[in-house]
Amino acid sequence: MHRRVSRQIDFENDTVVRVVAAAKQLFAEFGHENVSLRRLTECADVNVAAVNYHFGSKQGLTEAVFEQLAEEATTIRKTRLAAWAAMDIEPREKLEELISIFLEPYLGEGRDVEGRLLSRFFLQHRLKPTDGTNQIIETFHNPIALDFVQALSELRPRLNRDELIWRYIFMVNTVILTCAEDTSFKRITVLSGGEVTKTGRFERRTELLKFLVSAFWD
Amino acid sequence: MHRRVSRQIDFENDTVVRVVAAAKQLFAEFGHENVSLRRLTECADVNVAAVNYHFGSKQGLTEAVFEQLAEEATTIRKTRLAAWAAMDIEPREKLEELISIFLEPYLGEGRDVEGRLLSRFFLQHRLKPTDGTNQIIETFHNPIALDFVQALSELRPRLNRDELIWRYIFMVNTVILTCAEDTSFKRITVLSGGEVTKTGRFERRTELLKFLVSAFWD
DNA sequence: TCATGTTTCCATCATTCGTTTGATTTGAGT
DNA sequence: ACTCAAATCAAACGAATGATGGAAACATGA
Repeated sequence: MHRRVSRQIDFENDTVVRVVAAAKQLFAEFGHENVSLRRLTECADVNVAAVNYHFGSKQGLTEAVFEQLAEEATTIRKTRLAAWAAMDIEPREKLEELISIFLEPYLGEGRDVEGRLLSRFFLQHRLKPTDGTNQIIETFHNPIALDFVQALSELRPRLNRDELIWRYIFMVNTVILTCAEDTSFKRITVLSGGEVTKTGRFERRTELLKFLVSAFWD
Repeated sequence: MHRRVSRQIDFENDTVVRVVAAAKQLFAEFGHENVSLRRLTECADVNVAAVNYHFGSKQGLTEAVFEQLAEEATTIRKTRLAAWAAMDIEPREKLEELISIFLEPYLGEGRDVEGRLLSRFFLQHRLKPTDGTNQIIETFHNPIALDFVQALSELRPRLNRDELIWRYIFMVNTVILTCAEDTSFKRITVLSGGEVTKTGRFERRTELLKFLVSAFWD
C-alpha cells in the first residue's frame, strides 16, 4: 500500500524546492491558514502563480508538504520501533523508550520546524478534516498507530485494548497541542511566578515524557 | 478585581440575546474563525449590521461570548473546590475528585455546547493570542489555575511545584484538544476495528479521568 | 537556427469578508 | 400628536484572497 496520495510533482525544480521550504517555515510559524499565497511566494522569491502551476492549488501545496512530513515521521518511527522490539530491558524503561519513540518526530533533535509543522497539520485535521488530510492519516499514521497500541498492550497487559486506544488518543492530543504552540509555556513562567523560565524543546520533551509514562504506567 | 473585561452590552435586548445564542451554537460547531457574520446574523434572524452596532466588531462579539463562558466556568469550579477542600477521603479518591472538578466545565452534565465552546476558546488563544484573550485568561483562568496547582501540591507533595505546573499545563492541553473536536473519536472506532463505538461525553469523561489520575499519581 | 514544450510572469477576475453609511422605523417620554 | 434618541435595515465599500488566461522567457533537441 505505498500508493502516492498527491499528484506528481517535480521536486528537482528550483521553484518547487523554494516554495516548499518557504511553506514549511511559514506554515509552522503561523499555521497554513494564516499564510497567503502572496506572502508565501514573496518569501520564496517566486511568482504568485507558481504555486497554482506546480501544485494545482494552495490545498495541493499544503497536502504535498504534509504528506512529505508524514512520510518522514513514519520512517523515523518504523526504524526505531524495529530496534525497540529487540531491546531486553525492564518494562518501565521500555515503556519510556517507546513513548520516546513516539515523541521523536515532534521533539527529536533538529526537528524544531518539522515537529511544529507536523503537530499543526494534525491540529488542522482535527478541527477541519478534509478528504486530503483523511487520506494522509489513513495511509501514514493509522498503521503505525496500531503498531504503538500493539506494543503498549504487550507492555501493559493489565490494560485492555479499548483502554489503550483511548489513552493512545489522549497521548496524541497532549503531544500535538503541546508541540503546536508556545503560548502555554509562557503561561508556565507566569504561573510559577517567574521561577520556571526554561521551556524549550529539551525541557518539554523531558517533562512530557515523565507525564506520559506515568499516564500509562498506572 | 471584578472589573469587566468588555464594554457594556445590553444583554436584555432581544437582538443581542439571539446573536449570542447563534454565536455559541455556530462557534462551538465550526470555530469562530469559520463562521462569517453574514451566516451568523442570518442564523440569528438579525441584520448584518447588528453585530457591529451592539458589539463594536466581530472580535467584540467573540470576546463577549468567551468572557461570559469563562465566568461560568470559574463559578462552577470555585463552588466545587470549596466543598472539595473539606472532604476527608483517601488521597487517590481525592485526586480523582479534584480532576473531576477540573473537567466539570468541559464535560459536566448538560455542558455539551458550552464545553466545546470553552475548549475552542482556549485553542484559539493558544494558536493566536490577542489582547482580548490574554485579558480573559489573566482575569478568570490564571487565579483558579493556581488554586488547582496548590491543591495538587498538597495531594502530591512528592512532586515539586515546577513539575506540577508542567503537568497541569499538559492536563489542560489534553482536555481542551479532546473536548474541542470529534475527529479523533471517529479514529478510535477505526483503530479498534469498529469495536469501540461509544465515544460520547460520558465515555470521554470516564476515560479521561482515568488517564489523568494515572498521570498525576505517578 | 529553428521548433517545441515547459516554466515564469503580469494583469486581472470573482469571491468573500468585516465594516460603514445613511435612510428608515420604533418606542418611550412629554 | 410631537420629539428625539435608540435600534434596525438595505446597500455598498474597501481590502484581501485564491485562482486564471495569455503573453513572454527559457530550455531542449534536431
